Amino acid sequence: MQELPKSYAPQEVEDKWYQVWESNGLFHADSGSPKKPYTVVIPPPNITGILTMGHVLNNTLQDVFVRWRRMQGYEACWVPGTDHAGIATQHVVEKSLQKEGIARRELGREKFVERVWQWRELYGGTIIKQLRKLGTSCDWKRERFTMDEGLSNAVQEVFVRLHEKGLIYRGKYIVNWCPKDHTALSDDEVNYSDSNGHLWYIRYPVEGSAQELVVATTRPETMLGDTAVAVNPGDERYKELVGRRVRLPLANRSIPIIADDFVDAEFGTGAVKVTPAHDPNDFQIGERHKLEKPIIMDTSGKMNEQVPNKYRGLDRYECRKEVLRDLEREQLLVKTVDHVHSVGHCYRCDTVIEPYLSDQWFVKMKPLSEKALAVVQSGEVKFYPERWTKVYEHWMTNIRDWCISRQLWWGHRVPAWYCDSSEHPAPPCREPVVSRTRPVRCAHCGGTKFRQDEDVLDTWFSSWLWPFSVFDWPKESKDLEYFYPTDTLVTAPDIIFFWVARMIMAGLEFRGKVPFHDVYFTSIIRDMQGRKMSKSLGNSPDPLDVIATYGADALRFTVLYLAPIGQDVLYSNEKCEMGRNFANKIWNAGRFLLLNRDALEAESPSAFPVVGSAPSNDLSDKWIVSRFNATVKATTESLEHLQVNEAAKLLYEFMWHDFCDWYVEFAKNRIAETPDPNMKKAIVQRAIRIYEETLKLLHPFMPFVTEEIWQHLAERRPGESIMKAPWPECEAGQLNPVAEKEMELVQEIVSGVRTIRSEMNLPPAKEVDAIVNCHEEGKKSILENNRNLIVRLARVANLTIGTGLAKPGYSASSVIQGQELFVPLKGLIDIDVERTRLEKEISRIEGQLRGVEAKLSNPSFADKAPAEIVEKERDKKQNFEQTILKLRASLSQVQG
RNA sequence: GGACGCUUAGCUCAGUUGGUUUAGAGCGAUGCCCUUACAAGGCAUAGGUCGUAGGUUCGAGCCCUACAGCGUCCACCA
Repeated sequence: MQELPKSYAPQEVEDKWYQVWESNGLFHADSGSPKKPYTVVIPPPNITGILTMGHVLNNTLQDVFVRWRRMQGYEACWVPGTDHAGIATQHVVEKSLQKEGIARRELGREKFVERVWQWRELYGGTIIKQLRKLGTSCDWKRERFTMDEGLSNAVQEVFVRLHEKGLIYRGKYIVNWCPKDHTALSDDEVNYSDSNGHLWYIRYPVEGSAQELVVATTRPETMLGDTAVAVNPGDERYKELVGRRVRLPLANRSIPIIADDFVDAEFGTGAVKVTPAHDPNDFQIGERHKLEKPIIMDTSGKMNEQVPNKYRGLDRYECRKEVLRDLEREQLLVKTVDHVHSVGHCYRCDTVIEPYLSDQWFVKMKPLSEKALAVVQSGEVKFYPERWTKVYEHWMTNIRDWCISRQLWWGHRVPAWYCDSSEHPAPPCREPVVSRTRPVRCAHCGGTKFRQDEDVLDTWFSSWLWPFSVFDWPKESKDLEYFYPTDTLVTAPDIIFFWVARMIMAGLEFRGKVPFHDVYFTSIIRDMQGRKMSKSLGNSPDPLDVIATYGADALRFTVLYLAPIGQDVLYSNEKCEMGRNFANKIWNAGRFLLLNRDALEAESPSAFPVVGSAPSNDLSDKWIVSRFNATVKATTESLEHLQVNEAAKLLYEFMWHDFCDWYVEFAKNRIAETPDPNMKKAIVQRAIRIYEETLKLLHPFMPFVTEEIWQHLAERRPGESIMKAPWPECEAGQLNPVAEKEMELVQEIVSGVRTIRSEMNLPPAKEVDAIVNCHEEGKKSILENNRNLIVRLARVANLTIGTGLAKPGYSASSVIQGQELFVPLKGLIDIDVERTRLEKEISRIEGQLRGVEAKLSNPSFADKAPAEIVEKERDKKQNFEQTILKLRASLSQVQG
């Protein structure tokens, strides 16, 4: 066998294995399988997206779950795909067209949408390609896109069904309007931020008197759309004005003074101008008081024909200036004060949103939300971490109707048609006809000309169907039956309302079953200063660079190790050194074992023995088998509780510190000590067995390096992969607390000698003698049985183990588990150093002794604490006392 | 204004239902080693009154209360 390189080179193996996996169909799941399914649907990334650290964490977690379950024997299916991302994509394509000097509106709808599809062909798969670099084991044959024919059918079907049930309606509502993107935004798509504005106090003269009413506003231009002034009904100042009218300045209209509870008498002047078409609260007031709702701006935020001539065509901010100038001229502006208030911005383009009255499509949410709330409260759908359930509950109980129409061109077009027969402009024909297909004949007028609704649907209106639409719903397919409901959803907590809640509602409404059982909310990855990663800050590392530098496994392992459920993670590329070093450690352990096996193979012709899962009689074997089984148990349990970082830590600890630091070192010694080549082979073979099993445990975390070495460990059939190796199971019978305890003593003695050597400044190569004076027969025989291990690992020339042994002169000493360790160092010992060392040790243990004594002398401790605990404390006390005695004795005869 | 979270070693963080003597890890620091798997490594050492103040308990990093600092989400802002 050819020798492995000295260090692991991920670049040379990653692409190779990914291709093998994919071309052998190892990612593919089949609904005809007799196995139990395990299903995950990817949160579909936007086609405009590129891979970020957030995706890395999210998708690596999914891959861990999927690879683990696959190894456990499930028919594991991970459905990948992308989201058409309405506004985001339209923006990107619009921008690229701008570079060619083409405007979207000039191009026209049909041509533009064509161009978007072309763009998607070229660039829409970027993030999918990048995901492969990470090693994700997605079932690529099932890749879906939210605008695929099948998924579009699902969207249309859902729209029609909800409309038939009366859950979709068309209404005039105040929506968040982006004057730049020309679209309505859902409440969640608006970002509010504080901004420094002003509060302007404006005089409104009361009709038929010299009185005036002063109102305060942050948006004076909207006064042109005022249809009332409102005061609090309990406000004494204005009591007799209610019911009278004011003259609206500039517009020169007469509007009423009304009383409404919404008004806060404390704020401003206690009198509010009411602009029902341009403020959500004013809209509510307008509804209550049956006010006119004149719209005074066009869709670009420019003043329209509803305002006096001189303002028409002005942008809302230019108009504000004009209005203020005019008010000032007419001496109607009382004062201007600075005022900080929060202003909504478009989440795409950051333009200040305009509350705008318009015709939109809505989904009634209340009927859908009740069941969806119940399944989370009952635990049928579990959130990790659990605290998000509260956030969910709050939102679901205060849910508002969902505005689903968007004034875009890229997306699923609303399946509603309007009769467009010009000869029959009768009112009933204005009502939209919602239908799966274009209507043929108008039921009212018999006309045959129809015009489809111009709007498209919110992107989330396709995403909320994702867990079943990817399995061809509304067709009742075998796949749908087998793979739905899915099992684990891994997503970010900031889309809990956008997506998670709505998927639960859709799953229950259209499938009668929850869409998934566990929801894992990922951490947010931040930079080392705790800032969110963003393009504008330039603090988001490119995962592909990281993979090129450190390797995909290193990146995966590091991110998993750093991210407990639901905590933010401060990340920098350098942290990947940890993962890289670990991959290299795994690599080199394998390299060592293979070098030894090859050497033994060359040395003697006999075959290697077959070893089972049981250990030999050797303590180190019993110990590592016990530790291995404990690790299998703990790792599996951690994964079952979705504690991936805990699992990663357990494996890191076992592989590095138990297996490499101790077991391999023991094995070296045992190989050297054993003359019989067959025994040597058995030792190596046992080590390889444990190593191979550990590789399986590591595979979901670090798929590439584990596959590469696994392939070297034995002759594999073509297409055979560690991916399909069975997940190790804990053999409870191999857990061996006695062996672990015994090994602990051996390890502590070895460390004891090393500590003395180090503190006495002796180079590791310098051999020393050691004497262990035992006070317990059991411990003596353990040490006797393992003297070779101690001799080798502690680099001891002559090891004496016995009872009643005297401390030689000029020796360093320590007490380990009640046994005395002496290291004679005549001519090498620094008496002062040794004395200080012992004194320090004594005072440390004296401190502990005092703690235990304080506990025991407390009468209520003995009374109330369980007997078992009290007994433990007594033992501790005794051990401390004896250790101190022994150390004192050593101290008094440092020089002999 | 409402809800939730965080505060543990120089840095980044574990610590899963309160009870092993000494509160752990990684990075960093210090000392000795290129000991034929790995210097991306080995061995050892130093470093913490667990945010502050109370309380519950025989016993608190963990439970309760208040406070401080940081952060997230929601609502409102004429």
